[in-house]
Amino acid sequence: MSLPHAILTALLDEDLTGYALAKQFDVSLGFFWQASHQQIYRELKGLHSMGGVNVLEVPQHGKPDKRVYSLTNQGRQMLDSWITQSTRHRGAKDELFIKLFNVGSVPIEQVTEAVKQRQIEHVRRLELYRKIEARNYASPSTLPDRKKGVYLSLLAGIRQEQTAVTWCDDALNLLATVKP
Amino acid sequence: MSLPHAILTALLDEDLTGYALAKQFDVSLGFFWQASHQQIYRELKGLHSMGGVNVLEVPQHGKPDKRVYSLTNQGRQMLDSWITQSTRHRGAKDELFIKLFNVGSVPIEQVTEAVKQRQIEHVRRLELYRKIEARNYASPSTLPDRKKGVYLSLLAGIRQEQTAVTWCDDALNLLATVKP
DNA sequence: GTTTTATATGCAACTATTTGCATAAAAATT
DNA sequence: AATTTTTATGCAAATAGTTGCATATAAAAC
Repeated sequence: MSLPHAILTALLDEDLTGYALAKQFDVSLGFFWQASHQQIYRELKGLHSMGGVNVLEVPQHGKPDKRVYSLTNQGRQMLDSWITQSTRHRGAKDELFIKLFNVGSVPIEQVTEAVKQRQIEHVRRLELYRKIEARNYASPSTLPDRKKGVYLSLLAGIRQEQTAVTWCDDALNLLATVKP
Repeated sequence: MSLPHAILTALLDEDLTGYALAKQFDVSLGFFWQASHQQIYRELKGLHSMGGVNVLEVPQHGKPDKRVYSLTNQGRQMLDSWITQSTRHRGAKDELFIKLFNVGSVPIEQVTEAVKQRQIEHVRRLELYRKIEARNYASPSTLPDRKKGVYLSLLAGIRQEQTAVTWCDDALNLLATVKP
């Protein structure tokens, strides 16, 4: 039940088309809640029929008409009341740990390889997050209120990735002691 | 596509009923991949028709017959070939961060409350993990190969929770500076 | 000049997951 | 004695998410 609210949240700052929303979801908000463009188009339709968003149809030459969505007062209220509802924490689902539970029963190289691959991902994301931090949040003490939440999300991302990278190192060290 | 493999993994060490599997998933493996009993019963049926598991029907007086599942050689092979496949990392979906993106547009107390609640969860899980660590993994240097992967998973859990608890502290401090 | 990337939308089918319900009895608790 | 928890299984419906396809053009890269 969060995707509609994620979309409404993205519309807080600016009006967007479905396409632009999908782009947004690939960065920023999407670090914590990703969605495909198909999902987004579907939800936008739903939100529109529920009065949470307005549509402005912008005809274009050749290309399909652009549909620019904006937040309504009702949409704002939907966000407000959603925020007060309890946050449910869907436990992380992570295949890698299932694979780790197989250590001792399957060839160890494959598991090691999976951890190495994972570490590369974490390093990459960490670098990206740090770049965003350096560019937009160089002095967190002087942040306007409106940006504090976004900054905290980024901070969470940075620390999670840092923790994961370090863990991968330790995991690789211990896995190196497993006899094949 | 991981639930069947999570089930096969759980059956590596012992034969289990669907009910017992669901229990297992509430601890240990379930820290990283949880599933409802409905899902498990359905998958077990699928795995059986695919030859990955055997069933032993144990009649019981009164209660429904117990169906004890065990891993077949084919099931073992399914695990083996799955391990070599690339691990896909479905990015964490976390409502809390969407809520944080709303800071500045919604009442701040609600967001603070959500972070506090989250911190309690993390503290609780951290305590649980540490208890398991103290009980089963007191001396990680002398661990048999078979247990190293499980230990590493636990270690990942501990560090993730520790990171999260610290982040919650920092987040609450910064959120306290947001004007209502 | 051709290919790729970006813009822009969307349906249909499939897979996965959650929620609500239903049954049934033993064991433990109040 | 009555209630709750644990054991044990499962269907049906709803919600959520993924994958594959389809269309159409402009701009940039090769």
